[in-house]
Amino acid sequence: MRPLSTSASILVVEDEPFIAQDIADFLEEVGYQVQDICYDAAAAEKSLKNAQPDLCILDVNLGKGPDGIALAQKINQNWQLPFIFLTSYTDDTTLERAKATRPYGYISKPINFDSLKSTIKIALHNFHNQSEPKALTIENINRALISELTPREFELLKDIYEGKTNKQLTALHYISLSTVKTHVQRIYEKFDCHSRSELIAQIRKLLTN
Amino acid sequence: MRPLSTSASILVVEDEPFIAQDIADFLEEVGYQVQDICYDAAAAEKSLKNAQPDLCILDVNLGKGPDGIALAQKINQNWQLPFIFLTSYTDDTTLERAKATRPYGYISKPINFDSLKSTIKIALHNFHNQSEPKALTIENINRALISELTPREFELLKDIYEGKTNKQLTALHYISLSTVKTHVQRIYEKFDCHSRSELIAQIRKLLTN
DNA sequence: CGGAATATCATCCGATCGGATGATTTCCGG
DNA sequence: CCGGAAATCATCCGATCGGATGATATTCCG
Repeated sequence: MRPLSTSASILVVEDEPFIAQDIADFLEEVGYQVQDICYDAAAAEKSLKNAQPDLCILDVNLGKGPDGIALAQKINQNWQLPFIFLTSYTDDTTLERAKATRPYGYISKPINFDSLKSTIKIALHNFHNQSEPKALTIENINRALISELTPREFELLKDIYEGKTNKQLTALHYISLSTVKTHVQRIYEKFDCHSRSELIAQIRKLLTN
Repeated sequence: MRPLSTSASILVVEDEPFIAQDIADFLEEVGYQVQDICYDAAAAEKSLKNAQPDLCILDVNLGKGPDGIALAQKINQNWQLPFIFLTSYTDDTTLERAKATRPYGYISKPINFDSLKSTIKIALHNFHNQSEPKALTIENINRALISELTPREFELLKDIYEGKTNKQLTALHYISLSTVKTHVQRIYEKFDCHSRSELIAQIRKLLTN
């Protein structure tokens, strides 16, 4: 995890050197680090294998070789990075291909640098705040607890999270109501909570934040 | 090719009538339906209450009254619609406020209509393919219920989902325990469930699947 | 071996919840 | 003006939960 104090690093992929330099200059001017400038997809892939930026700016048309959309597909396959497309012409078939890669933005030339700046900022924000819920695993839970759950307690926890009552837990786990209650109490202690619904809300927060 | 009858409908919120008409004309030219044109946030909210478009284009600066970002916050609270910001000036504090609303795009004036078209297309696509959990809105809940929740019931539901007890609800909503229990029972009936945790699990499933 | 951790079961009690029933007030639309 | 929907409050009861305390069995590690 990159420290927050450092500015985001950006990879620029643009086959026209003058435009690439323009973009790079602008990015540094507004406080971003230009990780690398690449003039074709192959070079970009090599650069990405070496080090991953926080965001990529991809020209759709890259002269010979794979285009920016093909590169975007590779990015989605191999890394999880937000990217923004740049393009000079906007035909519908290209756009169809582009949107399948779920880009964070699409800017048509001539470049409006204000739009570019805003789009980058929003892309980085939305990317970092995308809250794909974590899976309910004992690791993900215990990471957040001072006193960790035992495996058995976690088994019960999963069903509690699904809304099961104590009585249902006895049937699902072939144990007596007393045992269920003892486990549930231990769980409450470890979560520092006092009701099922509070527990469930806490778990949800652990998994979604 | 998608028939015109099912093309996406778009709400345009822009205080400058000439620009608003320009945008609307362009949208219709490229095959979108313009649901409505509003010149201020209040009118937009009224229009949204009446019918929800598939996407909103919001000018950030809307003259007097709430600005486009405030309107976006309302949209996030009450509906789940993708929106794109338009703006003439791009200062950092505005951008900070804007990005907190998680917009699907941000376009600076002068408007590059190619960028606008692409951004709309990608926004609609990313929105429909989002696997992210839906927001807990009364619309998202009632869509799944045979007998719909009343506004008041939904208010209580939100807190129940956060793990609150009946007693806590009395304090949070300034009503007696009896009233809380009556509402809660109605909610249980409508969800066809019999405990808080079951209710919470059901809500979660509604929002995440 | 022996202790620590874990899992199991039991009893007791007060708090809270779930459910049924009934009542009043307010507000809105036909 | 009237009827229905919504919101409010009340009482009663059994079921379940939350919590405390204590006990036994098993397993695993030092």
